[in-house]
This record gives sequence, structure tokens and C-alpha cells, in this order.
Amino acid sequence: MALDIPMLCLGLLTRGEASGYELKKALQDGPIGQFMEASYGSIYPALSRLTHQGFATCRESAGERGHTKKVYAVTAAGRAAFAERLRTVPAEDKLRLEFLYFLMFSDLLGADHTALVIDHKLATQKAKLAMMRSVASGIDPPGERFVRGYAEAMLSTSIEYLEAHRSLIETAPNQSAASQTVQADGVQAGTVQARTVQTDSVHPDTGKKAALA
Amino acid sequence: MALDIPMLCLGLLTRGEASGYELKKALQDGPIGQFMEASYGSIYPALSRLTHQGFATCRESAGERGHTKKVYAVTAAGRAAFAERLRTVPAEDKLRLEFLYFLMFSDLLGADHTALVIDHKLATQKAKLAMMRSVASGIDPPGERFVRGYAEAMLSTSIEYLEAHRSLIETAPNQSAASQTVQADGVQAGTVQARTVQTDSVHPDTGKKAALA
DNA sequence: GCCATTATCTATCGGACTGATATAACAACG
DNA sequence: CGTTGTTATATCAGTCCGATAGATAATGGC
Repeated sequence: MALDIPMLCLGLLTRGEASGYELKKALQDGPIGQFMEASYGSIYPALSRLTHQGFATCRESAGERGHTKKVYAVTAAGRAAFAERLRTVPAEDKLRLEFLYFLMFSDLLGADHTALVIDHKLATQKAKLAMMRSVASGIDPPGERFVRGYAEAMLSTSIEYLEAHRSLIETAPNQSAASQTVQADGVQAGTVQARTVQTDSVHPDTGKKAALA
Repeated sequence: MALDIPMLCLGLLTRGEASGYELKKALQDGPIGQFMEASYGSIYPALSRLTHQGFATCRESAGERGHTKKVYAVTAAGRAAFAERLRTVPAEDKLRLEFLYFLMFSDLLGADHTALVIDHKLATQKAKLAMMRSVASGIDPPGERFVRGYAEAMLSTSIEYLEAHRSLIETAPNQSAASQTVQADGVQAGTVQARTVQTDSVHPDTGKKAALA
């Protein structure tokens, strides 16, 4: 794997020491979480592995609420290892946008539920956008400013698109999803049978595999 | 899980019968693959599970090259189960954009490698955009047209942003990444120590947890 | 004053999923 | 006539997620 969870943590530690809990919170609530994630179940083992490898050191410290926490800091070897990994080509984007898959089937969803799905997506994306803007500061490195700008551009485009085109899949007149489904099986049984999932229609034009990435 | 691989396959089968290999190819090369993925290691078990559950039927057929393939088709129960799942709220977007993480550390990357990373990203995204446009057809359902439009808007924005702002992280004058790294550890040891990964700076302003999503 | 909720903090584990690999048959290329 | 590429199914080690557990203490409601 090009950049696994240990390396992700190592990079974050480069910006300053932190505990496992703090790393998770930074990913969950901060801008980086918009495009990188990790669970406790991988962060804690990663930190202990990094320590055993000599890429990080661990120090006990008093937590904010009378609790002891383990604060990790990157070592010289850790910085070198991270820089080494950065010298490779990043892996392909990996995304899983369930709401888009849902909207693909807007005809099965019904106008009501389609609207609900879009409303929900708009609400969370507007919240994310607000968060992104609230943490803006003039003092952070150019790389972070660039990345934040990218994320804001993507969020803005998403919101604009959803608001501008939602009517295309909400206005369609349709019966309840349930009755339509039952009926559909009978009707389509003969009609759709001939059609296959379009694997073929992809590469005749572009030449095989041109699309991949 | 809201929409696991079996349900993903079931939805695809709704559009027409297919073999495991064809489903994989459709995801790999087609527009849906832009936001949903699945490996052979999950597709084949999924199809056999769906069949045992009565959500799909399996039929042997002559493959294009004298090979026998197993063609799966959705049943009435399968359609109902899929429609049922669609009636829930889709899970949050899950994305892993390694190239953004790399660019966050453009100061460690060096201008050359930063440029290489951006060039690579631009090339694959332009290829994807071209693919998206090549498969456009007037006859597909509104949901699919909507989703394709969304994907095109996002890709266009990404390409435009990268081209418009890449100079911000490519022009910075810097020594080789290696020498900077070694040096950095010595220099920053005392300076950065005080600073923590910004978990705190997130919610003082917005109120806690406003950002999540 | 008391109890439910929430936040901080570390840790583990079942199960899902990926990525790589094995196998096999045939086409096309040079 | 070997090598590479495509079609096709299948398995498996290892990674990672999501849920859960357990402990402490501040907050807030009533």
C-alpha cells in the first residue's frame, strides 16, 4: 500500500506531537478528514508499531481531564521514512459516494425520498464548507492552503450542482416505490432481459482501457 | 453497513444480467466506477450469496472466448430487497485522496515532485472526463444522467483548480527534500515541540462538533 | 444534590474488503 | 510458436472499519 495508516499518522505527527485520540479527532473534525480517514482500530496499533520501529517516541502526559494520555512525537528516522514515502506516486483516488448510487436509481426511490437524500447531502456539505472556512488562517504552509482551497472548490461545486439540477430527478411523476417495484419485475422481465450491463459500450469508442485510472 | 457489496451488485443486476467479470469491468471502466468500487474478492462471494438467498439466479453461458461464464439475473425478491435498502439514508461519503495528502506536504516534496504529482493527477482526470463524455447517451434514465452530470462537474472543477493554482506550491524555492528533512529535525526539535496537532483550534469558534459529517 | 449525558482516553475484535495471486483457455502479434 | 493480452472464476493473507468495552470527570438539567 502506498500510504497506509501508519504513514498517515507519521505525517500528522510531523505537524506536531499528539495522542491517538487527538489524531482521530483531528481527522474527524478537521479539514484533513475530508479526504483521509482512520479508525481507532487502526490508529492505536499504528502508533505502537511506529514506536517499535523507532519512527516515533511515546511519552505519558496528563490528559485534559485528569486522564493520562500517551503523546507521540516523530523522530529523525520517522521524518526520513515519511519523506521517503512522499517521493513515490500517490495511489489513485478511492471514493465511495453512496448517495450518488442512490440517486442513480431515483426512479425506484420516488420523488419524496430523492428530495430527502439530496437535502441531507446539502446540509452536511454546507456544514463542512462552513467548517473549512472557519479554520482558515493566514499562517499555515502553502500546501495546506492549497488543499483547503481545493476542498472548498469541490464542496461549492457539489452544492451548486445539486441545487441547480435536483429538479431533474424530483419532478418525475411516479407511483410509490413499492408498487412500482413489484410491477416492474413483471413488466421488465421480457424487456430488459436482452440488455446486459454496459461493459461493451465503454471501450468501442475510446479504445480499450483508456478510461481506467 | 448501509450498502455493502452484495447490495451494490444487486443494484447493478437491476440494470441487466451480468457475470461477475462483467460487473467488475463495468465498475472499473465505466462511470459508476468513479464513485463505487468492488474487487473480485468481494464480487464473487457476493453473487453466490445473493443466489443462495434467492435474490438472484445463476445461468451458465458460453463466454466470448469459448469459456463458460455464470450469468446472474435479479429475481423479484431481489428487486424488492434492493428497493428496501434504497429506502434508507445513504452512508456518509468516504473518500481517500492520497494526492491531496501528498500536496499538503508540498514543502517536503520539492517543486519537481509536486509538479509530477499534479501532472499525473491532471492526466488521469482528463482521461476520466473524456470517458464520461464518450459514454453519454440520450436514452438512459434521468438518475444516471444526473449522476453523470455531477461527476463531470466535479472533474471539471478539479482540473480547473489544479491548473489555476498549481503555481502556488510549485514556485516555492527549496533545497532537495532529503537535505531539508535531515536538517528539519534538528531545527524544529525545539520549535515545534510546543505545538500540537490542531484539534483544539477546530471547535472553539464553531462550537464543538459542528464540523463533523 | 443527583443523575444522565457528554467528552477524554486507550484498547480489542469480528467481519468486511482489498490486492495479489493461481488457474485455464484462447486470440493475436511478430 | 512463444509471449502477451483478454475473458473468466476463485481463494487468501492481511489491512482496515465499526462497534464495543471500560475508566474518569466535567457539564447540565431538574
